[in-house]
Amino acid sequence: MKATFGEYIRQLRTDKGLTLTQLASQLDLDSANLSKIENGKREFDEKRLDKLAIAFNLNIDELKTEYFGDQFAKKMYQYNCSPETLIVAEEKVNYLKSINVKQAEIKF
Amino acid sequence: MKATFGEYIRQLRTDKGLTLTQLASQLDLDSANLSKIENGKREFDEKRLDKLAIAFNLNIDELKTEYFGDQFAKKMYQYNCSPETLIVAEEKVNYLKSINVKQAEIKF
DNA sequence: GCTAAATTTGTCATCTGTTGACAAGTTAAT
DNA sequence: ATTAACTTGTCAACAGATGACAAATTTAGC
Repeated sequence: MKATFGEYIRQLRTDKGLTLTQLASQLDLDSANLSKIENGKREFDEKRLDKLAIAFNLNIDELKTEYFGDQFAKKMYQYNCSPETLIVAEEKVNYLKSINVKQAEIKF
Repeated sequence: MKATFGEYIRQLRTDKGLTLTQLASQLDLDSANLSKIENGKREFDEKRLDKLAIAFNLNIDELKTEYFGDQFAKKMYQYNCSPETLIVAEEKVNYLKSINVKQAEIKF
């Protein structure tokens, strides 16, 4: 749980003894692009998360955690964000949820 | 510190008694688009964070915290991510920093 | 209620970054 | 040396975001 998402995919793939071409076809990708993804030169599209989960029989929620955790970390690193950012994020998720609950309640 | 970023801007703007048009011009925006931003229908471009900081004499780091915290929260809400995501993000930022330190060390 | 200012909404051409695809290059194993 | 695996470069095509402007709606003062 410390690697980047690309390194994580590579780990999964090599552990299973798959080539780039083999995994790429399961993900509807060309192997050149999968290579770039594993090396952090392209993004893994979130629309392919479910295919990845199937390919390695992973829990989709854990995979999302890994994926979005990676995304957030990259941004924070890139923009030199303070650790406080994550606390604010947590508060704001809760705020969004509370807003939504309120709206749902109003609907009836 | 619980509102969305759009609501936050609106708060700042109305507290200072500015109209959309007045603030928009300071941010190089048209007032219609600023309205959409405040109402969460468009994104605030991170390239304008410094102008926003100047307009309201805000600390840029706190503003980034607010901004990126909001971004992360939206994503998490949208994709129904577990709270664990933020813990993973924190670990991964540290990982990225440690990698970079290593690279920096190697450079000499 | 009328008017004017402020705000919101709709639309669309354009800009911008991302993606897929393929070619060409490199590396590794035998 | 040959082959398979992987990496890198390039670029047209695509998709989503943005700026701009018009039109509609809301708000506040009178």
